[in-house]
Amino acid sequence: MSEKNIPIYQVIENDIKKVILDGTLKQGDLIPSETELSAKYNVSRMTVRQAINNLLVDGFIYRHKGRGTFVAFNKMEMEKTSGRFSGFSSVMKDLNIEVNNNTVLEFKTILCDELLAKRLQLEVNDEIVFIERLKEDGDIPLVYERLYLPKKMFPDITKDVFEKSFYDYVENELNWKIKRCTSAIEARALTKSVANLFKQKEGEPALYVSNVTYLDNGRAFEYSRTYYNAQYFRFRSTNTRKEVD
Amino acid sequence: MSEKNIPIYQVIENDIKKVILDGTLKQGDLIPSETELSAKYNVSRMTVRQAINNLLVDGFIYRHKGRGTFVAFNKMEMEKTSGRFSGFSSVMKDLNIEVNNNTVLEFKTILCDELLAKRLQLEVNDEIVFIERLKEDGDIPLVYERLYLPKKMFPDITKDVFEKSFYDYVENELNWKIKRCTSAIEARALTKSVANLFKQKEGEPALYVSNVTYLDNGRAFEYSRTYYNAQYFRFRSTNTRKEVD
DNA sequence: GAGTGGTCTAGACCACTTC
DNA sequence: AAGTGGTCTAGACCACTCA
Repeated sequence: MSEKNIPIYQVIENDIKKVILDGTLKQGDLIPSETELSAKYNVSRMTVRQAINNLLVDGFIYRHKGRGTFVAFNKMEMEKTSGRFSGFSSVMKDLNIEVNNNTVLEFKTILCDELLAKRLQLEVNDEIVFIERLKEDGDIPLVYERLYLPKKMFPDITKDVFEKSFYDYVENELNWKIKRCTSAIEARALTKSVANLFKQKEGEPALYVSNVTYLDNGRAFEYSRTYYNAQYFRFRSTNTRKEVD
Repeated sequence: MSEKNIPIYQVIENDIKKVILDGTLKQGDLIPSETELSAKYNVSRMTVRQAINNLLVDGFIYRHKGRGTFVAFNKMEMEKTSGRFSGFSSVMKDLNIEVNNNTVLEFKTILCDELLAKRLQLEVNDEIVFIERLKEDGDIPLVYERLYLPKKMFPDITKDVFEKSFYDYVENELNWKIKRCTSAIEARALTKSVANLFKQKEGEPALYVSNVTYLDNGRAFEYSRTYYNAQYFRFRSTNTRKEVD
Protein backbone atom coordinates (compact mmCIF):
# COMPACT_ATOMS: atom_id res chain seq x y z
CA MET A 1 0.00 0.00 0.00
CA SER A 2 2.22 2.82 -1.09
CA GLU A 3 -0.96 4.55 -2.23
CA LYS A 4 -2.70 6.59 0.40
CA ASN A 5 -6.44 6.37 0.48
CA ILE A 6 -7.30 8.99 -2.09
CA PRO A 7 -11.04 9.46 -2.64
CA ILE A 8 -12.19 8.49 -6.12
CA TYR A 9 -13.57 11.95 -6.86
CA GLN A 10 -10.11 13.41 -6.34
CA VAL A 11 -8.62 10.95 -8.78
CA ILE A 12 -11.18 11.98 -11.39
CA GLU A 13 -10.59 15.63 -10.58
CA ASN A 14 -6.84 15.32 -10.99
CA ASP A 15 -7.14 13.36 -14.22
CA ILE A 16 -9.23 16.11 -15.76
CA LYS A 17 -7.05 18.85 -14.34
CA LYS A 18 -4.05 17.18 -15.87
CA VAL A 19 -5.36 17.13 -19.44
CA ILE A 20 -6.34 20.79 -19.08
CA LEU A 21 -3.02 21.92 -17.64
CA ASP A 22 -0.87 20.03 -20.12
CA GLY A 23 -2.86 21.46 -23.00
CA THR A 24 -4.42 18.24 -24.25
CA LEU A 25 -7.80 19.90 -23.86
CA LYS A 26 -8.03 23.53 -24.85
CA GLN A 27 -10.35 26.39 -24.07
CA GLY A 28 -13.87 25.59 -25.21
CA ASP A 29 -13.23 21.88 -25.62
CA LEU A 30 -15.90 19.50 -24.46
CA ILE A 31 -15.28 17.32 -21.43
CA PRO A 32 -16.86 13.84 -21.19
CA SER A 33 -20.37 13.92 -19.78
CA GLU A 34 -21.23 12.81 -16.27
CA THR A 35 -22.67 9.58 -17.61
CA GLU A 36 -19.53 8.80 -19.59
CA LEU A 37 -17.28 9.52 -16.64
CA SER A 38 -19.32 7.46 -14.22
CA ALA A 39 -19.11 4.56 -16.68
CA LYS A 40 -15.38 5.04 -17.23
CA TYR A 41 -14.51 5.13 -13.54
CA ASN A 42 -17.31 2.78 -12.57
CA VAL A 43 -18.72 5.12 -9.95
CA SER A 44 -22.09 6.71 -9.40
CA ARG A 45 -23.04 9.96 -11.06
CA MET A 46 -23.04 11.85 -7.75
CA THR A 47 -19.39 10.96 -7.26
CA VAL A 48 -18.52 12.30 -10.68
CA ARG A 49 -20.44 15.43 -9.83
CA GLN A 50 -18.29 16.01 -6.78
CA ALA A 51 -15.17 16.00 -8.94
CA ILE A 52 -16.78 18.20 -11.58
CA ASN A 53 -18.02 20.61 -8.96
CA ASN A 54 -14.58 21.17 -7.51
CA LEU A 55 -13.21 21.93 -10.96
CA LEU A 56 -16.11 24.32 -11.45
CA VAL A 57 -15.47 26.38 -8.33
CA ASP A 58 -11.78 26.47 -9.15
CA GLY A 59 -12.63 27.96 -12.53
CA PHE A 60 -11.24 25.18 -14.70
CA ILE A 61 -14.50 24.46 -16.46
CA TYR A 62 -17.94 25.86 -17.15
CA ARG A 63 -21.17 24.02 -17.76
CA HIS A 64 -24.35 24.43 -19.77
CA LYS A 65 -27.51 22.55 -19.03
CA GLY A 66 -28.35 20.48 -22.08
CA ARG A 67 -25.05 21.21 -23.81
CA GLY A 68 -22.17 19.91 -21.78
CA THR A 69 -19.08 20.78 -19.78
CA PHE A 70 -16.32 22.87 -21.33
CA VAL A 71 -12.75 23.84 -20.61
CA ALA A 72 -12.58 27.42 -19.37
CA PHE A 73 -8.88 28.10 -19.76
CA ASN A 74 -6.58 28.14 -22.68
CA LYS A 75 -3.78 26.04 -21.25
CA MET A 76 -4.03 28.00 -18.06
CA GLU A 77 -1.34 30.34 -19.28
CA MET A 78 -1.86 32.64 -16.43
CA GLU A 79 -1.17 31.12 -13.12
CA LYS A 80 0.00 28.15 -11.26
CA THR A 81 -1.38 30.16 -8.37
CA SER A 82 2.07 30.07 -6.92
CA GLY A 83 0.80 31.70 -3.76
CA ARG A 84 -0.89 30.05 -0.86
CA PHE A 85 -4.32 31.22 -1.77
CA SER A 86 -6.56 30.64 -4.69
CA GLY A 87 -7.66 33.49 -6.85
CA PHE A 88 -5.07 35.99 -5.83
CA SER A 89 -1.34 35.98 -6.00
CA SER A 90 1.55 38.33 -6.09
CA VAL A 91 3.71 37.89 -9.13
CA MET A 92 7.17 39.17 -9.72
CA LYS A 93 7.39 41.07 -12.93
CA ASP A 94 10.87 39.83 -13.57
CA LEU A 95 10.95 36.10 -13.20
CA ASN A 96 14.65 36.01 -12.53
CA ILE A 97 14.35 37.52 -9.09
CA GLU A 98 13.14 35.89 -5.93
CA VAL A 99 13.15 36.68 -2.24
CA ASN A 100 16.21 35.03 -0.74
CA ASN A 101 17.04 37.36 2.08
CA ASN A 102 14.96 38.47 5.08
CA THR A 103 16.42 41.16 7.32
CA VAL A 104 14.61 41.77 10.59
CA LEU A 105 14.86 45.48 11.32
CA GLU A 106 12.80 45.49 14.49
CA PHE A 107 11.42 42.90 16.89
CA LYS A 108 9.60 44.03 20.01
CA THR A 109 6.44 43.88 22.07
CA ILE A 110 3.96 46.72 21.85
CA LEU A 111 0.44 47.38 23.09
CA CYS A 112 -2.73 47.05 21.09
CA ASP A 113 -4.51 50.15 19.83
CA GLU A 114 -8.10 50.19 18.68
CA LEU A 115 -7.49 49.35 15.05
CA LEU A 116 -5.17 46.46 15.86
CA ALA A 117 -7.67 45.18 18.42
CA LYS A 118 -10.38 45.09 15.79
CA ARG A 119 -8.26 43.43 13.14
CA LEU A 120 -6.73 40.84 15.45
CA GLN A 121 -9.81 40.12 17.55
CA LEU A 122 -8.08 41.44 20.69
CA GLU A 123 -8.72 44.00 23.43
CA VAL A 124 -7.04 47.39 23.60
CA ASN A 125 -3.73 47.18 25.48
CA ASP A 126 -3.29 43.46 24.84
CA GLU A 127 0.28 42.64 23.96
CA ILE A 128 1.38 42.49 20.37
CA VAL A 129 4.57 41.18 18.82
CA PHE A 130 5.75 43.71 16.30
CA ILE A 131 8.17 42.82 13.53
CA GLU A 132 9.62 44.99 10.85
CA ARG A 133 11.45 43.25 8.06
CA LEU A 134 12.92 43.85 4.64
CA LYS A 135 12.93 41.20 1.96
CA GLU A 136 15.55 41.33 -0.74
CA ASP A 137 17.02 39.46 -3.62
CA GLY A 138 20.71 40.01 -3.19
CA ASP A 139 20.84 43.77 -2.90
CA ILE A 140 17.55 44.44 -4.65
CA PRO A 141 15.00 45.55 -2.06
CA LEU A 142 11.63 43.97 -2.77
CA VAL A 143 9.26 44.10 0.18
CA TYR A 144 9.04 46.15 3.35
CA GLU A 145 6.73 44.57 5.86
CA ARG A 146 5.35 45.33 9.31
CA LEU A 147 3.79 42.39 11.12
CA TYR A 148 1.53 42.44 14.17
CA LEU A 149 0.92 39.18 16.03
CA PRO A 150 -1.10 38.47 19.19
CA LYS A 151 1.55 37.80 21.84
CA LYS A 152 -0.59 35.25 23.64
CA MET A 153 -0.71 33.13 20.51
CA PHE A 154 3.07 33.32 20.10
CA PRO A 155 4.43 33.62 23.67
CA ASP A 156 7.84 32.17 22.88
CA ILE A 157 8.43 33.23 19.31
CA THR A 158 11.91 34.41 18.46
CA LYS A 159 13.38 36.83 16.00
CA ASP A 160 15.04 34.18 13.88
CA VAL A 161 11.67 32.80 12.76
CA PHE A 162 11.26 35.96 10.71
CA GLU A 163 14.61 35.61 9.06
CA LYS A 164 13.16 32.50 7.46
CA SER A 165 9.51 31.94 6.58
CA PHE A 166 6.94 32.83 9.23
CA TYR A 167 4.19 30.95 7.39
CA ASP A 168 6.28 27.81 7.25
CA TYR A 169 6.77 28.14 11.01
CA VAL A 170 3.01 28.46 11.58
CA GLU A 171 2.15 25.56 9.34
CA ASN A 172 4.99 23.14 9.90
CA GLU A 173 6.25 23.88 13.43
CA LEU A 174 2.99 24.83 15.11
CA ASN A 175 0.93 22.71 12.72
CA TRP A 176 -1.80 25.31 12.46
CA LYS A 177 -3.90 25.49 9.36
CA ILE A 178 -4.00 28.79 7.51
CA LYS A 179 -7.40 29.21 6.01
CA ARG A 180 -8.24 32.68 4.86
CA CYS A 181 -6.93 36.17 4.39
CA THR A 182 -8.47 39.51 3.60
CA SER A 183 -6.42 42.15 1.87
CA ALA A 184 -6.76 45.72 0.77
CA ILE A 185 -4.46 47.07 -1.92
CA GLU A 186 -3.63 50.69 -2.59
CA ALA A 187 -1.09 52.72 -4.49
CA ARG A 188 0.94 54.85 -2.12
CA ALA A 189 3.77 57.28 -2.37
CA LEU A 190 6.88 56.02 -0.62
CA THR A 191 7.64 57.67 2.68
CA LYS A 192 11.17 58.90 3.20
CA SER A 193 12.21 55.96 5.37
CA VAL A 194 10.81 53.28 3.09
CA ALA A 195 12.20 55.08 0.07
CA ASN A 196 15.64 54.84 1.70
CA LEU A 197 15.22 51.10 2.19
CA PHE A 198 14.02 50.72 -1.39
CA LYS A 199 16.84 52.92 -2.73
CA GLN A 200 14.20 55.06 -4.40
CA LYS A 201 13.04 58.62 -4.06
CA GLU A 202 10.43 59.80 -1.61
CA GLY A 203 7.07 60.01 -3.36
CA GLU A 204 7.65 57.23 -5.86
CA PRO A 205 4.72 54.84 -6.22
CA ALA A 206 4.54 51.54 -4.35
CA LEU A 207 1.89 48.92 -3.80
CA TYR A 208 0.63 49.04 -0.25
CA VAL A 209 -1.22 46.02 1.13
CA SER A 210 -2.84 45.61 4.50
CA ASN A 211 -3.79 42.09 5.31
CA VAL A 212 -5.34 39.93 8.04
CA THR A 213 -4.72 36.20 7.98
CA TYR A 214 -6.94 33.65 9.69
CA LEU A 215 -6.62 30.07 10.81
CA ASP A 216 -9.19 27.41 10.09
CA ASN A 217 -10.74 27.98 13.49
CA GLY A 218 -11.53 31.54 12.49
CA ARG A 219 -8.84 33.11 14.69
CA ALA A 220 -6.90 36.04 13.24
CA PHE A 221 -3.21 35.41 13.87
CA GLU A 222 -1.48 38.04 11.78
CA TYR A 223 -2.03 41.58 10.65
CA SER A 224 0.43 43.09 8.23
CA ARG A 225 1.14 46.34 6.47
CA THR A 226 3.34 45.85 3.49
CA TYR A 227 5.00 47.92 0.80
CA TYR A 228 5.86 46.12 -2.42
CA ASN A 229 8.50 47.60 -4.66
CA ALA A 230 6.46 48.70 -7.67
CA GLN A 231 9.37 48.06 -9.98
CA TYR A 232 9.22 44.36 -9.35
CA PHE A 233 5.70 43.48 -8.27
CA ARG A 234 2.27 43.22 -9.67
CA PHE A 235 -0.73 41.39 -8.28
CA ARG A 236 -2.81 39.09 -10.31
CA SER A 237 -6.31 37.87 -9.72
CA THR A 238 -8.80 35.68 -11.52
CA ASN A 239 -12.41 36.16 -10.64
CA THR A 240 -15.33 33.98 -11.52
CA ARG A 241 -18.81 35.31 -11.42
CA LYS A 242 -21.21 33.86 -8.95
CA GLU A 243 -24.36 32.45 -10.43
CA VAL A 244 -27.03 35.07 -10.42
CA ASP A 245 -30.34 33.70 -11.58
CA MET B 1 -47.89 30.48 -7.64
CA SER B 2 -46.20 33.75 -6.89
CA GLU B 3 -43.23 31.68 -5.70
CA LYS B 4 -40.77 30.78 -8.40
CA ASN B 5 -39.39 27.29 -8.30
CA ILE B 6 -36.49 27.81 -5.96
CA PRO B 7 -34.51 24.65 -5.23
CA ILE B 8 -34.74 23.53 -1.62
CA TYR B 9 -30.99 23.72 -1.12
CA GLN B 10 -31.06 27.40 -1.99
CA VAL B 11 -33.75 28.00 0.58
CA ILE B 12 -31.63 26.32 3.24
CA GLU B 13 -28.58 28.22 2.04
CA ASN B 14 -30.34 31.56 2.26
CA ASP B 15 -31.82 30.83 5.65
CA ILE B 16 -28.37 30.14 7.07
CA LYS B 17 -26.83 33.08 5.26
CA LYS B 18 -29.47 35.30 6.77
CA VAL B 19 -28.76 34.43 10.40
CA ILE B 20 -25.05 34.96 9.76
CA LEU B 21 -25.44 38.29 8.01
CA ASP B 22 -27.89 39.73 10.52
CA GLY B 23 -25.59 38.75 13.37
CA THR B 24 -27.83 36.18 15.02
CA LEU B 25 -24.98 33.72 14.67
CA LYS B 26 -21.49 35.04 15.30
CA GLN B 27 -18.02 33.94 14.41
CA GLY B 28 -17.27 30.53 15.85
CA ASP B 29 -20.91 29.70 16.56
CA LEU B 30 -22.07 26.19 15.79
CA ILE B 31 -24.49 25.62 12.95
CA PRO B 32 -27.06 22.79 13.13
CA SER B 33 -25.66 19.48 11.94
CA GLU B 34 -26.55 17.92 8.61
CA THR B 35 -28.85 15.43 10.34
CA GLU B 36 -30.70 18.18 12.19
CA LEU B 37 -31.11 20.26 9.06
CA SER B 38 -32.32 17.34 6.96
CA ALA B 39 -34.90 16.62 9.66
CA LYS B 40 -35.94 20.28 9.94
CA TYR B 41 -36.43 20.76 6.20
CA ASN B 42 -37.52 17.20 5.62
CA VAL B 43 -34.95 16.58 2.90
CA SER B 44 -32.18 14.08 2.41
CA ARG B 45 -28.74 14.66 3.82
CA MET B 46 -27.21 15.11 0.35
CA THR B 47 -29.51 18.04 -0.28
CA VAL B 48 -28.44 19.69 2.95
CA ARG B 49 -24.85 19.09 1.93
CA GLN B 50 -25.37 21.01 -1.29
CA ALA B 51 -26.50 24.04 0.68
CA ILE B 52 -23.68 23.69 3.19
CA ASN B 53 -21.14 23.26 0.44
CA ASN B 54 -22.10 26.48 -1.27
CA LEU B 55 -21.74 28.37 2.00
CA LEU B 56 -18.37 26.70 2.46
CA VAL B 57 -17.10 27.77 -0.95
CA ASP B 58 -18.28 31.30 -0.33
CA GLY B 59 -16.39 31.40 2.94
CA PHE B 60 -19.35 31.80 5.27
CA ILE B 61 -18.58 28.70 7.29
CA TYR B 62 -15.88 26.17 8.05
CA ARG B 63 -16.22 22.56 9.03
CA HIS B 64 -14.44 20.01 11.20
CA LYS B 65 -14.93 16.31 10.84
CA GLY B 66 -16.34 14.99 14.09
CA ARG B 67 -16.90 18.45 15.57
CA GLY B 68 -19.34 20.39 13.48
CA THR B 69 -19.91 23.36 11.23
CA PHE B 70 -19.02 26.86 12.40
CA VAL B 71 -19.61 30.45 11.37
CA ALA B 72 -16.48 31.89 9.78
CA PHE B 73 -17.28 35.59 9.81
CA ASN B 74 -18.06 38.00 12.53
CA LYS B 75 -21.17 39.54 11.05
CA MET B 76 -19.44 39.72 7.68
CA GLU B 77 -18.38 43.25 8.45
CA MET B 78 -16.19 43.45 5.42
CA GLU B 79 -18.01 43.18 2.20
CA LYS B 80 -21.25 42.80 0.46
CA THR B 81 -18.96 42.20 -2.51
CA SER B 82 -20.69 45.07 -4.20
CA GLY B 83 -18.91 44.33 -7.45
CA ARG B 84 -19.85 41.87 -10.12
CA PHE B 85 -17.35 39.28 -9.13
CA SER B 86 -16.79 37.27 -6.03
CA GLY B 87 -13.59 37.55 -4.13
CA PHE B 88 -12.39 40.82 -5.51
CA SER B 89 -13.87 44.25 -5.57
CA SER B 90 -12.85 47.82 -5.93
CA VAL B 91 -13.89 49.95 -3.02
CA MET B 92 -14.04 53.68 -2.81
CA LYS B 93 -12.17 54.94 0.18
CA ASP B 94 -14.64 57.72 0.70
CA LEU B 95 -18.12 56.30 0.72
CA ASN B 96 -19.70 59.60 -0.20
CA ILE B 97 -18.41 59.57 -3.75
CA GLU B 98 -19.63 57.51 -6.65
CA VAL B 99 -19.14 57.46 -10.39
CA ASN B 100 -21.94 59.47 -11.93
CA ASN B 101 -20.31 60.86 -15.01
CA ASN B 102 -18.66 59.09 -17.96
CA THR B 103 -16.92 61.24 -20.53
CA VAL B 104 -15.85 59.50 -23.72
CA LEU B 105 -12.59 61.08 -24.81
CA GLU B 106 -11.96 58.90 -27.84
CA PHE B 107 -13.94 56.39 -29.87
CA LYS B 108 -12.40 54.85 -32.96
CA THR B 109 -11.41 51.69 -34.79
CA ILE B 110 -7.81 50.53 -34.67
CA LEU B 111 -5.89 47.45 -35.74
CA CYS B 112 -4.82 44.60 -33.51
CA ASP B 113 -1.19 44.32 -32.43
CA GLU B 114 0.33 41.16 -31.05
CA LEU B 115 -0.46 41.74 -27.41
CA LEU B 116 -4.06 42.67 -28.09
CA ALA B 117 -4.43 39.63 -30.32
CA LYS B 118 -3.28 37.37 -27.53
CA ARG B 119 -5.48 38.95 -24.88
CA LEU B 120 -8.59 39.12 -27.03
CA GLN B 121 -8.16 35.80 -28.83
CA LEU B 122 -7.82 37.57 -32.20
CA GLU B 123 -5.40 37.71 -35.13
CA VAL B 124 -2.95 40.54 -35.75
CA ASN B 125 -4.57 43.33 -37.81
CA ASP B 126 -8.12 42.35 -36.85
CA GLU B 127 -10.23 45.39 -36.14
CA ILE B 128 -10.58 46.68 -32.62
CA VAL B 129 -12.95 49.25 -31.17
CA PHE B 130 -10.92 51.57 -28.98
CA ILE B 131 -12.53 53.71 -26.31
CA GLU B 132 -10.95 56.16 -23.94
CA ARG B 133 -13.09 57.44 -21.14
CA LEU B 134 -12.90 59.36 -17.89
CA LYS B 135 -15.18 58.61 -14.98
CA GLU B 136 -15.91 61.31 -12.47
CA ASP B 137 -18.02 62.22 -9.52
CA GLY B 138 -18.99 65.78 -10.27
CA ASP B 139 -15.61 67.32 -10.91
CA ILE B 140 -13.60 64.72 -9.01
CA PRO B 141 -11.73 62.56 -11.54
CA LEU B 142 -11.83 58.93 -10.44
CA VAL B 143 -10.96 56.52 -13.24
CA TYR B 144 -9.19 56.81 -16.58
CA GLU B 145 -9.88 53.83 -18.76
CA ARG B 146 -8.85 52.52 -22.16
CA LEU B 147 -11.04 49.78 -23.59
CA TYR B 148 -10.29 47.43 -26.48
CA LEU B 149 -13.17 45.43 -27.95
CA PRO B 150 -13.20 42.98 -30.89
CA LYS B 151 -15.01 44.89 -33.64
CA LYS B 152 -16.63 41.75 -35.04
CA MET B 153 -18.34 41.13 -31.71
CA PHE B 154 -19.64 44.72 -31.58
CA PRO B 155 -20.11 45.71 -35.24
CA ASP B 156 -22.74 48.37 -34.56
CA ILE B 157 -21.79 49.66 -31.15
CA THR B 158 -22.02 53.39 -30.65
CA LYS B 159 -20.23 55.92 -28.54
CA ASP B 160 -23.18 56.63 -26.30
CA VAL B 161 -23.05 53.12 -24.81
CA PHE B 162 -19.86 54.18 -23.06
CA GLU B 163 -21.40 57.28 -21.61
CA LYS B 164 -23.58 54.90 -19.62
CA SER B 165 -22.59 51.41 -18.44
CA PHE B 166 -20.94 49.14 -20.99
CA TYR B 167 -21.48 46.07 -18.79
CA ASP B 168 -25.19 46.80 -18.50
CA TYR B 169 -25.29 47.00 -22.29
CA VAL B 170 -23.55 43.62 -22.64
CA GLU B 171 -25.74 41.92 -20.08
CA ASN B 172 -29.11 43.53 -20.61
CA GLU B 173 -29.14 44.64 -24.26
CA LEU B 174 -27.09 41.85 -25.82
CA ASN B 175 -28.07 39.37 -23.10
CA TRP B 176 -24.59 37.91 -22.91
CA LYS B 177 -23.41 36.35 -19.69
CA ILE B 178 -20.24 37.72 -18.17
CA LYS B 179 -18.43 34.91 -16.48
CA ARG B 180 -14.83 35.61 -15.60
CA CYS B 181 -12.14 38.22 -15.57
CA THR B 182 -8.41 38.19 -15.00
CA SER B 183 -6.70 41.27 -13.67
CA ALA B 184 -3.22 42.44 -12.92
CA ILE B 185 -2.71 45.32 -10.52
CA GLU B 186 0.31 47.56 -10.27
CA ALA B 187 1.31 50.84 -8.75
CA ARG B 188 2.33 53.31 -11.43
CA ALA B 189 3.44 56.86 -11.57
CA LEU B 190 0.97 59.08 -13.40
CA THR B 191 1.98 60.07 -16.89
CA LYS B 192 1.69 63.73 -17.76
CA SER B 193 -1.54 63.33 -19.70
CA VAL B 194 -3.32 61.22 -17.11
CA ALA B 195 -2.04 63.49 -14.36
CA ASN B 196 -3.71 66.37 -16.17
CA LEU B 197 -7.00 64.52 -16.30
CA PHE B 198 -6.67 63.62 -12.61
CA LYS B 199 -5.66 67.18 -11.69
CA GLN B 200 -2.57 65.75 -10.05
CA LYS B 201 1.14 66.04 -10.64
CA GLU B 202 3.09 63.86 -13.01
CA GLY B 203 4.72 61.03 -11.06
CA GLU B 204 2.09 60.73 -8.35
CA PRO B 205 1.07 57.15 -7.59
CA ALA B 206 -2.01 55.53 -9.12
CA LEU B 207 -3.40 52.04 -9.26
CA TYR B 208 -3.02 50.59 -12.72
CA VAL B 209 -5.13 47.60 -13.66
CA SER B 210 -5.08 45.62 -16.87
CA ASN B 211 -7.99 43.29 -17.28
CA VAL B 212 -9.53 40.77 -19.67
CA THR B 213 -13.19 39.90 -19.29
CA TYR B 214 -14.75 36.69 -20.60
CA LEU B 215 -18.24 35.48 -21.39
CA ASP B 216 -19.62 32.17 -20.24
CA ASN B 217 -18.69 30.64 -23.58
CA GLY B 218 -15.05 31.41 -22.86
CA ARG B 219 -14.79 34.25 -25.39
CA ALA B 220 -12.79 37.31 -24.35
CA PHE B 221 -14.87 40.39 -25.16
CA GLU B 222 -13.01 43.20 -23.45
CA TYR B 223 -9.47 44.18 -22.64
CA SER B 224 -8.92 47.26 -20.54
CA ARG B 225 -6.10 49.35 -19.14
CA THR B 226 -7.25 51.47 -16.30
CA TYR B 227 -5.82 54.06 -13.93
CA TYR B 228 -7.61 54.45 -10.62
CA ASN B 229 -7.16 57.66 -8.71
CA ALA B 230 -5.15 56.51 -5.69
CA GLN B 231 -6.74 59.14 -3.50
CA TYR B 232 -10.12 57.52 -3.78
CA PHE B 233 -9.61 53.84 -4.52
CA ARG B 234 -8.40 50.73 -2.88
CA PHE B 235 -9.00 47.15 -3.89
CA ARG B 236 -10.17 44.53 -1.51
CA SER B 237 -9.94 40.81 -1.75
CA THR B 238 -10.85 37.86 0.43
CA ASN B 239 -9.03 34.65 -0.28
CA THR B 240 -9.81 31.21 0.98
CA ARG B 241 -7.20 28.53 0.96
CA LYS B 242 -7.72 25.55 -1.19
CA GLU B 243 -7.61 22.26 0.64
CA VAL B 244 -4.13 20.92 0.64
CA ASP B 245 -3.82 17.81 2.78
C1' DG C 1 -36.20 12.10 -28.98
C1' DA C 2 -31.75 11.46 -27.23
C1' DG C 3 -28.40 13.51 -24.48
C1' DT C 4 -26.96 16.86 -21.17
C1' DG C 5 -26.67 18.91 -16.61
C1' DG C 6 -29.73 20.23 -12.12
C1' DT C 7 -32.10 18.53 -8.28
C1' DC C 8 -33.23 15.02 -4.95
C1' DT C 9 -33.81 10.53 -2.35
C1' DA C 10 -32.93 6.97 1.22
C1' DG C 11 -30.04 4.52 2.31
C1' DA C 12 -24.66 2.96 3.51
C1' DC C 13 -19.90 2.73 5.60
C1' DC C 14 -16.03 5.35 7.21
C1' DA C 15 -12.87 8.57 10.07
C1' DC C 16 -12.77 11.71 13.45
C1' DT C 17 -14.02 14.06 17.93
C1' DT C 18 -16.06 14.24 22.39
C1' DC C 19 -17.85 12.15 26.37
C1' DA D 1 -20.76 5.01 22.44
C1' DA D 2 -22.86 8.74 20.26
C1' DG D 3 -22.53 12.41 17.15
C1' DT D 4 -20.25 14.75 13.47
C1' DG D 5 -18.77 15.41 8.70
C1' DG D 6 -16.61 12.71 4.33
C1' DT D 7 -17.45 9.54 0.80
C1' DC D 8 -20.39 6.84 -2.11
C1' DT D 9 -24.43 4.28 -4.24
C1' DA D 10 -28.25 3.35 -7.53
C1' DG D 11 -31.72 4.90 -8.58
C1' DA D 12 -35.39 9.10 -9.96
C1' DC D 13 -37.62 13.17 -12.33
C1' DC D 14 -36.86 17.57 -14.38
C1' DA D 15 -35.39 21.48 -17.75
C1' DC D 16 -32.71 22.50 -21.30
C1' DT D 17 -30.34 21.93 -26.03
C1' DC D 18 -29.66 20.09 -30.41
C1' DA D 19 -30.51 17.45 -34.28
